[in-house]
This record gives sequence, structure tokens and C-alpha cells, in this order.
Amino acid sequence: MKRVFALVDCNNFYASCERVFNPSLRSRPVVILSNNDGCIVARSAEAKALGIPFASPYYKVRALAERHNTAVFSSNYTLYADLSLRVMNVLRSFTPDVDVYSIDEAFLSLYKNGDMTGPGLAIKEKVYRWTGIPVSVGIACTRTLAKAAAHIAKRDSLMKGVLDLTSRADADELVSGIQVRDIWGIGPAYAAKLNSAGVYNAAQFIKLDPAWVKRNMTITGLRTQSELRGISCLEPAMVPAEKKAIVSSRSFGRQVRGLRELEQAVSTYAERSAEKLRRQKGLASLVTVFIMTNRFKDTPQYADSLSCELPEASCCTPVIIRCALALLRRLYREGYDYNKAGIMLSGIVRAGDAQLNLFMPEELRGSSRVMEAVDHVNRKFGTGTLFYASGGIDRPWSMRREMLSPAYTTRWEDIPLIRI
DNA sequence: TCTGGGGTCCTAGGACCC
DNA sequence: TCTGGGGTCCTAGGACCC
Repeated sequence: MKRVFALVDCNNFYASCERVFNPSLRSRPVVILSNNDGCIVARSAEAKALGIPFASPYYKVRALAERHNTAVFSSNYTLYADLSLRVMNVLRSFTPDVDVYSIDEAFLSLYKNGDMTGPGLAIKEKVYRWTGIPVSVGIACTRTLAKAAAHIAKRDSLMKGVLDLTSRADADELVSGIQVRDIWGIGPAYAAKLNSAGVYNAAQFIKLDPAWVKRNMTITGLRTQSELRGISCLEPAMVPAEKKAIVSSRSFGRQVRGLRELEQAVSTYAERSAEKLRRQKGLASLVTVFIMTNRFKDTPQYADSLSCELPEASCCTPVIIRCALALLRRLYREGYDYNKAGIMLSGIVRAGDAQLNLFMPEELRGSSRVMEAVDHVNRKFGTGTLFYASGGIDRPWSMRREMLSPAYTTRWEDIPLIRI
């Protein structure tokens, strides 16, 4: 039997998550804001129909949203991540071969057994019944075509959210009409380049000379073209790869001037990134800190970054905080209104593979046992139970989340009660 | 008049994804 | 007042080596 890919894509995922535990939202437009309540990052179908654009700053569409009784939420990643796990677990009941591609998408590897529309519908119905999340399913012989299939299925109401390209006589016609910008792997820059070469849809892109594609869109573009031609050439990512870089950064809830508050923020981000690093059992050898002013404002601008090699790769929070704060003090310039800061850990190696430093001062080595204890406490009693004082306590700079919904599934006080 | 060849490693920048 | 965050891959070009 032939292998095919099924892409399962959650519809308007964040908005759908908000609806699961709040049925009153089902008939209203719903939008979700980015961190700091800045931009629109997700919209329900009704919100899209109102013409609220993706990624637009909320204040620009606020009047429109309010006029139509739109429900607006701050991002609740705790909730979305938990519901995502539930969706993926349902998918694993169909095949162990589930390649989780993002928080709201996964590729399933299936054996083709006749028309796969039925199995596709079964997946969609089971996910909805078990989690409350609506999904679309695209089935094809390559991942890129499966993405295209899901894209078509979402827009054509006759398909009921499922399209199996491998069993459609009109598969080529269906795909050929897709605009190049909507092809997975073609972003705004390549789309503009293709358009100016007279290429607007998938059919035209498929017919392009591969040498031209490679020259103008690198090997990545060539792979996309081959995939659309039905030749599978993308690798699965079955095992979640260890990250090669870990970034923690945030815009502030308000402008920040003083070094003191920047130190708190950078220390807090350093703490978070070190936790992420330990979760993947890694050690970082390079620490980079960056700070910047608000580029949208007409005020004096400053942005810069500095890096520092650690004497020995480490995942120890105090070591990373100390290094990050030293960098920050060198970066800091007085008199600017800062808007954002961040830290990046790179040069990541596996714990155990690290090159040791014979001349490493003992006080810079840190203690893995203390870190284990801290992580254990925070896992058991909740993030932030134990934290470093250098991160501050009040944190007046922290991000705005004024419209946050409850953590319905991960915090005891927030679990919905049913009264009979 | 004439200025090697072949290789590695690193970084910055550009493209993409969600 | 108010404009997100966190990643990956690829290429070109420079530094450096023999």
C-alpha cells in the first residue's frame, strides 16, 4: 500500500480554544492578541469576515471590533499548549506516525486504502468530539500538497473540511489555481519575485524551469516545486529536535528608562531561557543580550546587542544571569525610552558532550543540584514559585495581558464547575 | 605580462514558518 | 496610550589553512 500524508490543521486554533470552555463565544467574532496585547494573532471566521486583518495593531481595529460585539482575549498560551497536547494525543490514536509541526498542525503518515476522504472525516470528527477543536484535513502524496489540500478544504464548504487529493481526478486543477503566496514555503519576498516574472499561481510555478527556481529561490524553493510535482523531498521531524538557539524576549508593558528595570527584565528572561535550556538537557556556550527602543515611535532610537562566550558551557541560571547583566550594563545608554529587551542562548551542546575548562574558576561553575531542585519545585507548585530576586518582585515593566481568559485546564482555581 | 588551488569554518543577512 | 515572539535553513563572503 502506498504511503500518504495527512495534514491536520486546527481551524483558527487560539479562537477555537477560547470557545471550548466558553460556549457563549460560539456565535460571536473572537480575536486573540499577541503578547502585550499588541497585535491580532488569531481570528475566528466571523472576525475574518468583518475584515479584521491578521497582525494588525489592535488599537487600529478596536472600533470595528467593538461595533460588532467582538470578544477580545490576551494570548493564553498555557491553555493553547494544553489543548494542543490533547489534539495531538487524539491523532496518535490513528497512527503512531504523528509529526507535530506546530502548536496547531501535525502531519500523519497513513497507508492509502482506497478513497481516504472517509478516514479524513473520521479524524476530524474524533478530534472535535474529544477536544472541542475543529480541524481541517488535507491528504496527498507530499507534505506540501497535503498543506495545499487542507488550504482548499478550508475554503470549499462542500468538502466538509476534508480533501483527499490522491483520490480526486481533478486534483491538478484544484491545486493549480492556488496563488503562489498561499503555497507553503513561498513567502512575500519570493511571491513578489515570482509575480514580477509573470508567475501567479501554482500551475505556472510548477512549469517553471527548475534551474531558474534554484537560482532565484535556492534549494528550498526547488524542493517546494518538486513537492508540488508530487516528489516527496521534505524530511519528517518525528523527534523534536533540540533547539540550536533559545530566545527569550518581550516588549515591555510600558516604556522603561532606568537601568534597574532593564536589569530585572533581562534577569527574568535569562531565568526563563535557562529553564528552557535545562528542559532539553543542553548547555549553552554563548550568551547574547539585546535591548531596543520603540521603532514605531518618533523618539530617539537606540538598539544594540552584545555577546559573551561563557568560560564553560552552562545551564546554570545564576551563571547565565550574571553574564547577561554584565552585557546589559555595557549595552545600556542613558536617556532612551526602551521598549524591549531579550536574551539568546546559543552554541548549545548536550550536557555531557561539553568541553570542560581546566582553568574554570569554581565559583563560575554553578550547581546542577540546586537547578534540579528549583526546576522540581517550580514544576510541582507552578512556574515562579521559586525565582531569582534580581528579576524583581513588582515587575512594573512586565507585559500587559488585560483580557486573559482562565487557565481552564491547568490551574485548580480555574477549572470550570458544573452545577446540576 | 604575469598574481594557485582547494578546502574549512564562521558570520551576517535574507528568506521562510507558525 | 496602544505595533508579538520564537524558531529554522540557506547563501555569500571573509578569514584562515596548507
